[in-house]
Amino acid sequence: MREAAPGPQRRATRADVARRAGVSDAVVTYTLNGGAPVARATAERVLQAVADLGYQPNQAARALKSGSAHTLGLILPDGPDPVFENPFFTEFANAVEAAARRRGYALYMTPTPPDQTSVVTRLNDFATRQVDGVLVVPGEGSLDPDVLDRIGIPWLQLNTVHEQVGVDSIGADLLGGAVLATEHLIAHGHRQVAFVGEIDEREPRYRGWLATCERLGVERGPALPSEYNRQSGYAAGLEIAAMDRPPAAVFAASDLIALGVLRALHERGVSVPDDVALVSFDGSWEAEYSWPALTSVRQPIEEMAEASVAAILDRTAPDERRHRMFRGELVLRASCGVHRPA
Amino acid sequence: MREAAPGPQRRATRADVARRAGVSDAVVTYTLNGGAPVARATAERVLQAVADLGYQPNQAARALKSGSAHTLGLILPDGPDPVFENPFFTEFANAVEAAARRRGYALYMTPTPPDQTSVVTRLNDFATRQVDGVLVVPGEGSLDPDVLDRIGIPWLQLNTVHEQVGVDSIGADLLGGAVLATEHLIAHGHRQVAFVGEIDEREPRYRGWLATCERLGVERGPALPSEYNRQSGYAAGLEIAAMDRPPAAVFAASDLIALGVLRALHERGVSVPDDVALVSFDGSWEAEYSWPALTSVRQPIEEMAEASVAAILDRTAPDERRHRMFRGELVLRASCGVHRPA
DNA sequence: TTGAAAGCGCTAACAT
DNA sequence: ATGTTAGCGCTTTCAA
Repeated sequence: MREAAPGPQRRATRADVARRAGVSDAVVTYTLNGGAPVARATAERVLQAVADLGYQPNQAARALKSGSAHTLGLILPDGPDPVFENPFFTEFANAVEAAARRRGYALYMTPTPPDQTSVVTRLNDFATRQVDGVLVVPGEGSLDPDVLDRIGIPWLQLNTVHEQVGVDSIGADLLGGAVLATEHLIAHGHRQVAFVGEIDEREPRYRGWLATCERLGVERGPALPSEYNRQSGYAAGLEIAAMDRPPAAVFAASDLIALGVLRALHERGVSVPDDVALVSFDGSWEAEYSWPALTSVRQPIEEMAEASVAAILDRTAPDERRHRMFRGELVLRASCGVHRPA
Repeated sequence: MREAAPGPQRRATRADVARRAGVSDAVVTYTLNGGAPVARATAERVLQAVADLGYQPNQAARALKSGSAHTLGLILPDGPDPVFENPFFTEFANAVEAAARRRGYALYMTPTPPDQTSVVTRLNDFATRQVDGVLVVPGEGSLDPDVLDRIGIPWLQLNTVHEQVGVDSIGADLLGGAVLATEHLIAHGHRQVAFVGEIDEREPRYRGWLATCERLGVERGPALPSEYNRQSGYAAGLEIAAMDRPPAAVFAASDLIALGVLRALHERGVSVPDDVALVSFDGSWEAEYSWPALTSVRQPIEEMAEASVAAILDRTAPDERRHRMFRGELVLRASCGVHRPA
């Protein structure tokens, strides 16, 4: 319990402002939110009263009445690996928060087990709080769009690998990025490029690597399976180091994987980029201060975050929902080897 | 549960539940929130109705009425360096969110310029949203507790370096940690230990290093100034590498600084730990996958996060406000050199 | 251009 | 043990 003793406890309400300005509360709303014309002189009195009282609208009341809390939700996959351990997600979350705030929206950011039930539960909780829209970063499992739609709260999928019809989603051009990375390695003169990541015909980064090797007539190095984390990349790196004839070039499907690979190679005395040239994907902060710094396909995070917020706030009709794809760019650093101009 | 209701547009309200259970809304509140005894049979009918309707209380209404949104706020310093670039903050934020959720609270997490005005503005915004309490991670500037108190929303300071009377705060035992780190370096046999970090008589990490060198009669190596980021640590590392007689042991005041130092030493061909042994502070995720992995004083992040949430939720009287200090532990990895038993 | 008034969904004091 | 009711602070018809 807090006593009203010390500071100016009770916050001014609309009624206080109205009284001080000598108008009704409706007029206060009109001058503050628009919705009806207000005489210039009246508006000035109201604004003055607002300033005098330091009035700030109670958002809870506003949310109750209008159904909007001026808040967005961000659901991140809470798996065995803490999401925030991944600098890519961290950076993305940060950018989303900034984009939301720029538009006057607050953000609930919460790691959630990525299974359908948990996501539905969280979405319902958000609905209960009058959250205006939710950005969902999917984890392993797949979500049934119809079930999520039925909750009645606008949502949009981030970090999308496989687009689906009828689903609003945002994602980087994974395939294009993989092509960029692989081509770059080949431009360095390597005649063989290996891959570390998810090995699946449907995975765009895998496909991009595969297609590029074939297209440019380069030997496809071994494809080593890895989850998107450091530990798994480390294991793959150990395998590479143990090979009789390690591949001279490696494309890793994420920065985290590359960091793990790097660690393993260091431990085994394999030099990057001299023995093995490495290019990764994401272009997150951590990639810049690794040793050597990683050449990586940078996802346009700010741009995607901005687009996410924009898309969720002016949600279109169901039949206009679509996937929005963003092209990444190759950031040249040291891990791919000294860059020699073509 | 593929066959749920065909498009539950309107969410069920308390009135709907009451009607279905054949009671008044008050009884629904009583059985859900307690506050009055309810006959067993009645309660069961209510619960059944709740289940049937999939009723979930509207949190906005609840917030308006009760003044509590069941939400906490977390203010992180938004400086020239993005906060989330610092894995320590990232990890802390993550732990706080988890701790809050465990108690049924949601979290607003928002980077804010750390000056007084910006923080006050943000605190006011939180107040209008009926946020129950705010955790503030201070940046460079100092905040006037009285001004913040006057806003009327409970707050608590995290990541505290200098405790203040009358302020609820949480922080690691920085001095103790520095002692641990320095002692460890000395135990490795080094007769000189350098410091990289904030050079200020009031900074506990600096003081801990200083005091330990003196106490153990070891030569105090050069103290190099650095802000808490990678770039600044990198600059310091370059200086170290350029010295005629580089110090054989270095204590870096944060992981980020150490990562920068590491990068610079790598570039200059100075080996860690062979030429320079390095111990840092924080023990964040990134420190584990650097090369070499960093020996670091790990802050008990989960414990501190848990304590923060607990402290803010059962806020005590002003005269009981206090600082809560948490002891870190030294995590041995590779950067300090091969560990040889005493 | 402005005001009166009816709620939004929930809580809790008071009455029964 | 249960019901009635008066708001919380705001938005929004509908009237004036």
